[in-house]
Amino acid sequence: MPELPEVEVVRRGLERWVAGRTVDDVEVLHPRAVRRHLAGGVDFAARLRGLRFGTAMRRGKYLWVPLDEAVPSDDAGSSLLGHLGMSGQLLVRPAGTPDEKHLRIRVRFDDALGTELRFVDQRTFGGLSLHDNTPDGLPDVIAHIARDPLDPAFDDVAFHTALRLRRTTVKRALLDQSLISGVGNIYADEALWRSRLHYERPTATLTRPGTAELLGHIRDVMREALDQGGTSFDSLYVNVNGESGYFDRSLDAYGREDEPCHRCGTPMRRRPWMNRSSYFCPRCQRPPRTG
DNA sequence: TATCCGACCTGTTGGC
DNA sequence: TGCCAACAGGTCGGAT
Repeated sequence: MPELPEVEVVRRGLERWVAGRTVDDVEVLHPRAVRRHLAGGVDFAARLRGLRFGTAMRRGKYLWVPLDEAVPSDDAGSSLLGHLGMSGQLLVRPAGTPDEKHLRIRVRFDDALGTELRFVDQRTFGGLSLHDNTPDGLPDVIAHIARDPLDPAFDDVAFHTALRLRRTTVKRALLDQSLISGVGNIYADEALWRSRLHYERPTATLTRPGTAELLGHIRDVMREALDQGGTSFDSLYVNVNGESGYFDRSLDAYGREDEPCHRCGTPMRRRPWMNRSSYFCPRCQRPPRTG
């Protein structure tokens, strides 16, 4: 499941293997893969032809590649924006390699490197689209996405203040991409377990040291996953394994229902939560008092 | 305005 | 064996 560390591995792959290359041709094989490009697949392909890829950027789980126009203009330019959703992969493959079963978009380049960029996505929650940039160089449709905790400009104090003002619970807040980006269900559960916080803890009750500790654990778990995701990278494979990350072996909470807590040995529990699951230790992560 | 929650999508798994 | 329901979960937009 691509979360921030996996997306960062993909970004590094794009930076290395497609930056500076010019698009020759684009095939859109599934309309849902370009649904966020409101003008449709034909327009998407036509607009991309002839543009040169810049250096891939990332915020949270969004990736984008700034596009160099043939005729430079005064505005902030445009970008190819991508989101991997739950099962998306961006692959750099030798042209002629048999198509993947769930190949959705193919981008050919006008050089002699012999490779093409493929967007493969089983569940089609992800997609690619073209957007104008804000003056900050961000695709306009993701201007509302908060910085992620690995961004040097992430403001810990402002995050704590925002949490205190919210009338919600801590896991909901962690998954709210306008507060903090890049955290998904897996790393939220991991960071909460490390922080000994129950997922339904009201954000208004978090202390400043408590928020600092939580942020520290989020960063630790992401960096550890990034270190392991990075090891799988090779020249033609620009993604991680979407089905079972290498970080699986290191998980303390996610997916460990009925298994002993790595801290106290109490069987871990799973609770349905927001159409998904929350995993926690009933002893280390006490539910908040109600009433 | 802030918050909540269902829909979207498809392959896998488990129960009957 | 075959069928069906449940499950996985990031994001959006409608509902409250």
